[in-house]
Amino acid sequence: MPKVVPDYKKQAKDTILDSASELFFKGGYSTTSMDDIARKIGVTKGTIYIYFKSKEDVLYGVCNRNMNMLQEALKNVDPDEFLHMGTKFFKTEMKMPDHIKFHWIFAMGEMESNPKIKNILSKSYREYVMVLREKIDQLKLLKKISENTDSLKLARILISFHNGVLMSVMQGLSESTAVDLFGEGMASLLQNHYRTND
Amino acid sequence: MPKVVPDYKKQAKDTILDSASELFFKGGYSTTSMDDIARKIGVTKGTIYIYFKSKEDVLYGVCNRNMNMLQEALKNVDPDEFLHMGTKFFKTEMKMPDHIKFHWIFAMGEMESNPKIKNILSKSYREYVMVLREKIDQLKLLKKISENTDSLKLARILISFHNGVLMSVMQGLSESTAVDLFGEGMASLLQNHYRTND
Amino acid sequence: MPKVVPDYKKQAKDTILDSASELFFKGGYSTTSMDDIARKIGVTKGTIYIYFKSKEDVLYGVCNRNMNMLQEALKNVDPDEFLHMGTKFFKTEMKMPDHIKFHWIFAMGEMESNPKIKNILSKSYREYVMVLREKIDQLKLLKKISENTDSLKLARILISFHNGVLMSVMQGLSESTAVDLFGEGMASLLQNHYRTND
Amino acid sequence: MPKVVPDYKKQAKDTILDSASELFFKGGYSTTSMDDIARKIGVTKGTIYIYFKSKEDVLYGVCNRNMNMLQEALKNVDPDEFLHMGTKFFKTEMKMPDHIKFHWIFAMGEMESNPKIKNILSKSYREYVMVLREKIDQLKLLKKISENTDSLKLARILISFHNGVLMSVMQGLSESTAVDLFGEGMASLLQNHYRTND
DNA sequence: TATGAATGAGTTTTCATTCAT
DNA sequence: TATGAATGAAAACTCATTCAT
Repeated sequence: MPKVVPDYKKQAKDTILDSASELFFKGGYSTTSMDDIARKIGVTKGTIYIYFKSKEDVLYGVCNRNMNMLQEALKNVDPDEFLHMGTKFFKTEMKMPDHIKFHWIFAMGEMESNPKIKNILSKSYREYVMVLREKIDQLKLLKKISENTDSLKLARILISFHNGVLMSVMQGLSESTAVDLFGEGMASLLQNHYRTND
Repeated sequence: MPKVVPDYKKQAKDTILDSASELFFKGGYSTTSMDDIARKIGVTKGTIYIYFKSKEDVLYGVCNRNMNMLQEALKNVDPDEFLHMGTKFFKTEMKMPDHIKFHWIFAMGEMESNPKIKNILSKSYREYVMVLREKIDQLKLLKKISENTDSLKLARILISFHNGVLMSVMQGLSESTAVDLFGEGMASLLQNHYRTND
Repeated sequence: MPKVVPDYKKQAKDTILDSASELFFKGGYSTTSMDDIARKIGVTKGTIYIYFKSKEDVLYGVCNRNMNMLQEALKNVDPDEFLHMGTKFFKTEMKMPDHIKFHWIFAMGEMESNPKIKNILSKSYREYVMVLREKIDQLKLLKKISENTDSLKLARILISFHNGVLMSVMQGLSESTAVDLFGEGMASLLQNHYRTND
Repeated sequence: MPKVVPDYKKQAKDTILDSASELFFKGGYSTTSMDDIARKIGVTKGTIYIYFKSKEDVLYGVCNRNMNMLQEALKNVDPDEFLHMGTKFFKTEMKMPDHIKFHWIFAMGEMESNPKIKNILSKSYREYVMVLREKIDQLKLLKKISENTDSLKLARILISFHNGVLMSVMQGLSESTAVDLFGEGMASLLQNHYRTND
């Protein structure tokens, strides 16, 4: 790691989080040691303690960052193309590295034992719902979704389905089958909400 | 633990699995110690090693047993009432103890690092899909579901949605909202498959 | 183990010592568990405690018995044939099971840490020397060994050489080479003590 | 342990091996705990695991090092003085600390249960024989030992006797008696091989 | 006499964390 | 800023021993 980079500290932190994120996902939080995280990026344990005050702190960093990444990805979906989310968004998502794509699910294993993680996940879930809800509201304005639609409820339903399909993939469902499944499910869940152009 | 019980060994194992299941869920697998599991049922560590040859062995036992319990619960749903699953089955499920109800989700945290767990979960997932598919096929015979329905695909979609809603609950969604959500989602997902009695 | 045998107790003890002797030699004293010893003879741990009050007690039993067996074997050597011991006695000894033949050497590993074992071995060594010394004295009377021979010293020398060859076998020397070696060494060590028939 | 020593790591390892060597000899391998080894040199258990990856690894280190020390000692004997080895070499050897001098014998207790140890000892034995054989061959060239002597066989015989005497010492023979014994035995074993200067 | 369930003390091993350099 | 030696607390696992049956 070069030492004279502006924002060096932030970059260093990110390098560590990258390493940790991947290892936490592959090996689990408890099973991954500080040594592992350090070795993967060619530094020693001690170095990590310069940037994070504990292993748990690294975990929080990883969760927060990954949750934000997923949220950003959702935010960037063109609202106009939203109804085709089934084919496009999900496909793109499936290309992300496992440790980002499935991070959500993985982190749940730590939730019950760690209230702070529970908070991060809950907060993130609520935000995620809100982002999607806004998309739906935009579509209402664009007259593509019926005005009667309860956008909060629909957002929650879609997210549940989305996450459920991801779980199925983790449990062995092939990615192509998942894409197919997702498309059909989304269509069903949305059909009553499309606005018939009259 | 009384010693003059027929099938004593089986009962002892079950007692241990009960303890472990709850603790694994609450504290995570790695964080839970054999000491914890033992203390909870008033024995010492050594005793557990009489019935299980390692901590991992306990984990496999827990996973297998809980997966089977969930499967049995699904099998026992009256196919005739299946279409109301939304209201009935899910409500009942929500009454189960968290460490059974959410076990599925919890265990995923161990999946990536433990191939044996991955196998248990994958196998269990496939079986679960099959059980649901058979229910759907029965409904076809009863002329309640259209003959054109792809029962395998539908089973997968429903299970994904179901698990996704459970995830949302874990992430802080209230149980009552979840029940509401689940009902509406199921209705949408099934609506194209109902057979119109003509 | 049948229960109505006269001298049952002694036989039971012997069965246990047989098992222990073999396992101690093969796996070492510490590494062998009471369970191992019991399982080998088809009983359970608890049973051994009826006949021996501790694991150490079993060890003492094993050492004493094996030392006596070796001593008896030496006693039974025909003094007249003693000078050919090289060819006959050693060959016979090589046919004994390893855990008897090498017991002497094995037990040394426990000596330094266990004074009682040290006593057993030291006592046994002294007795062994005495048995051999008597043989030599008999040969003196038979005029086959010179009167000037220091029988105690010669006994010690011969035993040292004998044990040293056994060690070499343990260290990988083939048994046939060992027999050859032993024959030649004995001849050299005895040559000055033969009485020239004049 | 000062930290600014060149070759610090090697020295640290050696310190640990010293401690372990002595304790393994005195208390046996299995009975000696990592705690014991660490406490003796004023560090904690964990430290040892920085330098050795397991307890067995420490054992291999101890065996290898001690075997080499004994071999070096033999190598350094002046071949010209070899015939007086009885008085000189053995006396010097007797001054070495027990855990070096008797290491050979002690390690045999672990041999049967640990193939790696068996390899170390067997290899070491063969090398030891070779070192001695070369000494004998040198003496042949110096015309001090007869050309007819089978140097390999003689080497094996001498080593057997030597080790046997050490065993006797372990079994309680006094060191002075042992020195006397050794001298006389060596003389007998060598007498037919001296070259009469004619 | 024999069993086998239970214990608890002890052992190896791992690792987050600290700190002097 | 980075290192790596050292720690100490905790964890998995083993086993001699006891004891009720």
